[in-house]
Amino acid sequence: MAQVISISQIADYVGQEVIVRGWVYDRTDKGKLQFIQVRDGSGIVQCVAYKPDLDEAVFEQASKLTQESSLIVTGIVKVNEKAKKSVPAGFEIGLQNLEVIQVAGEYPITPKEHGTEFLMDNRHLWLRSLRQWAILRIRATLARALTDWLDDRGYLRVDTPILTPAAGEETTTLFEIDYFGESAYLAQTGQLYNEANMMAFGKVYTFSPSFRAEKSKTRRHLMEFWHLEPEAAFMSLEEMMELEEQLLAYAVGRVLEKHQYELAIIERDLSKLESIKAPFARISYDDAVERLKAIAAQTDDPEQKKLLEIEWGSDFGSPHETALAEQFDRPVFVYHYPSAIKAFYMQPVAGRPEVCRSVDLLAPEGYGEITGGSERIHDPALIDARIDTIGIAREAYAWYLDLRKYGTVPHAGFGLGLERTLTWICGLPHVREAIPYARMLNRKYP
RNA sequence: UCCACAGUAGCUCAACGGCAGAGCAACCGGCUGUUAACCGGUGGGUUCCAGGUUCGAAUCCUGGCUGUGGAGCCA
Repeated sequence: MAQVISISQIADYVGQEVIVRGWVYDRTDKGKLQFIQVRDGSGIVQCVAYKPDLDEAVFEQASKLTQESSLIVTGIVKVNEKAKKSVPAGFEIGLQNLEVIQVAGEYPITPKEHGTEFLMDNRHLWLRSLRQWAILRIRATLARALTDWLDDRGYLRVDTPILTPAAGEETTTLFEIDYFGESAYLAQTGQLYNEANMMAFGKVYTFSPSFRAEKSKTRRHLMEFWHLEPEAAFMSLEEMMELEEQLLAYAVGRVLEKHQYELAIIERDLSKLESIKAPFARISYDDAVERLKAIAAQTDDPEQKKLLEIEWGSDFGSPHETALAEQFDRPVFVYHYPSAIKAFYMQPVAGRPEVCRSVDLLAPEGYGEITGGSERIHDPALIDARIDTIGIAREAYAWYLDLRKYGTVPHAGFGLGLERTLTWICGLPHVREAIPYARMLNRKYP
């Protein structure tokens, strides 16, 4: 009796009769000869139906198959270098029998080109396409690699709430919802809760969606994104940078190791990933501003010159991030940003309170900021004063202030945007392809 | 929120003041090695919406809607 197999394992079954259950990815009809590409989620295999070798009814059924029809095929696995569309390539199945579950109706996503809006409207179907399949498989490995690395180093995953009573950072970017007649907000970060958890468990992280109601319409923004946020007691900014570079180098290495096939499907330049090794460069904000001024001075294009204008004290825009990152072949840390442009809980630099112990990591190739973090203020009086300065509702932060009353310690943490990191690793043109169902300014369907 | 561009067949686009078209998809037929197969045939339109200019508007004008790219802001 033939065995049901996963296409990904097909190499183990050459010469054997097997059963594959899945969907028609593509089909070519040559008259007495048909090529049917069948995918099962793990891969794609070309099934060959030759009329004289088959029961007439089976051949007839095969000739009526449409794109995405569901079916169960039985046949003999063969090696054939002409099976270029198979994933893994080079294997095909000589069709013997066929059970059609459904002949699918006219499928919207044809093998021809489509526009972004159309594909996003059909995202629930687009996921079946080879390129999207490859990207989301890499996403799963990336997420797994990041959490594995932290787990292996004693970081405890402690989940933080998504429904929260107050802002994590600033009030302007919150999704407000009705909570039995009171206001609640979707979490924009798990960070404040991480600080409480860190005091209980030492080294913690949270990995969950974060929500930003920002009216941003760029290739790097999502309203809902997956946020990995480690936080550790007694960790310094310098130790955190080492952690980040090792974490990312490991994750990129895992992707390279497991996904040669997928990276080839998305045509990623592997040399760009192979160079991602610790250590990454570290430059101060002061240095970064000087570098940007120098880059701007050397630029002939007046438009670019204007975009690159910068004064000490301003935050970087994406043209700045891109220009800085272009100077390096791997991500680059920028540390000690002005306190005024960073969150209220960031620790001032000793003797230089106008800058803080913060660090952002900028990805190469113009992919921008993929992590942001800092040492947190641990002095009770200072954090108290900061909460007053920014004028947020003090009662909502009573529990947070408690953390500084009962055994406060120096600590640090950062947040990593999974989709931005994946967009960079995969070399994608837009973050919307890095998440199964992107939530964007103009899109919440499907 | 600002700037730029776009919206025509299921999809990708052409026609740019004078009969609304092509390729793909669908359907019918042909073909034994296809790789976005190929060849022949058939069907398919509220030209985003509302107003205006004109003998005549997909085309020009005004307003709106939707989307795309970029900026700001951020991971």
